[in-house]
Amino acid sequence: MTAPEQACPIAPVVDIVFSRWTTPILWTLNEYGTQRFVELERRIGTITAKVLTQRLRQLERDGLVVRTYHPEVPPRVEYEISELGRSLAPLFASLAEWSQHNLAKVEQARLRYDKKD
Amino acid sequence: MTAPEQACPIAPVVDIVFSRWTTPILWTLNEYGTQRFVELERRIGTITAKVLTQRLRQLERDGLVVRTYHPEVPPRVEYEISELGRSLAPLFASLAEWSQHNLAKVEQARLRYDKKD
DNA sequence: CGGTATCCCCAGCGATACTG
DNA sequence: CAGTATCGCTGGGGATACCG
Repeated sequence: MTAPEQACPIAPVVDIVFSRWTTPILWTLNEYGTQRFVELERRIGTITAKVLTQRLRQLERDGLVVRTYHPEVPPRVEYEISELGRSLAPLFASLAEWSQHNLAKVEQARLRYDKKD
Repeated sequence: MTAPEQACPIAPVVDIVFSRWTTPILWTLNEYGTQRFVELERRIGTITAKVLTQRLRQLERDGLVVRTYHPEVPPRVEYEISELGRSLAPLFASLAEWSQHNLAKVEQARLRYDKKD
């Protein structure tokens, strides 16, 4: 990372919360509750096991996700969103709302931009 | 892009608003108002001209930034945040607030995670 | 099941040089 | 000033195979 952290107070949090795949993971955990590895894998759909593992580890390290290992046979691992992770929910809701109101405008802007020139 | 758009309603907006360098650019334009290319370049600090151009074009296309070309000698180009771009301000403010309250917790979680094991 | 290990590939960025 | 053009590289992600 070459750090866009220069003139932007929210750069660190963007790195933590909005890096690749983290939003789908957090959203899914927040929406459907505690889930096993394969459930997450299936719900998110296009993610590979390797990358899902990497992102889950990162989220666990950052305290946004709690991983619980049950030493059974076969082994069972459960992931749930933490209190800290849940504190992002209103923010995600705001984003969803902005999306609902303004995504069409972005689409229109793109059409306008692509038409001319 | 392989699209994390599967199970996450906010994935599209994340792509538009939180892709690399877009937050520093939008933040700077929102904070310091209309600026020329070099001003942005200097304020953001570590970004290269090529990448700054790419991101500005993208933001212009998405309707978040307005580019005005003044055909003078030497040429003058001014960038300002659009109405649509400005509508993100409260969201950015919420992020800044979350940051202020919880970034330390993330840091602590990391220390805990790195200590054990 | 819930991963890790390995190889490979290419989009994206940096560096440099050039232009209207 | 405000870019574009070209080159070179690197690291993050995909595919595949394997393991406790």
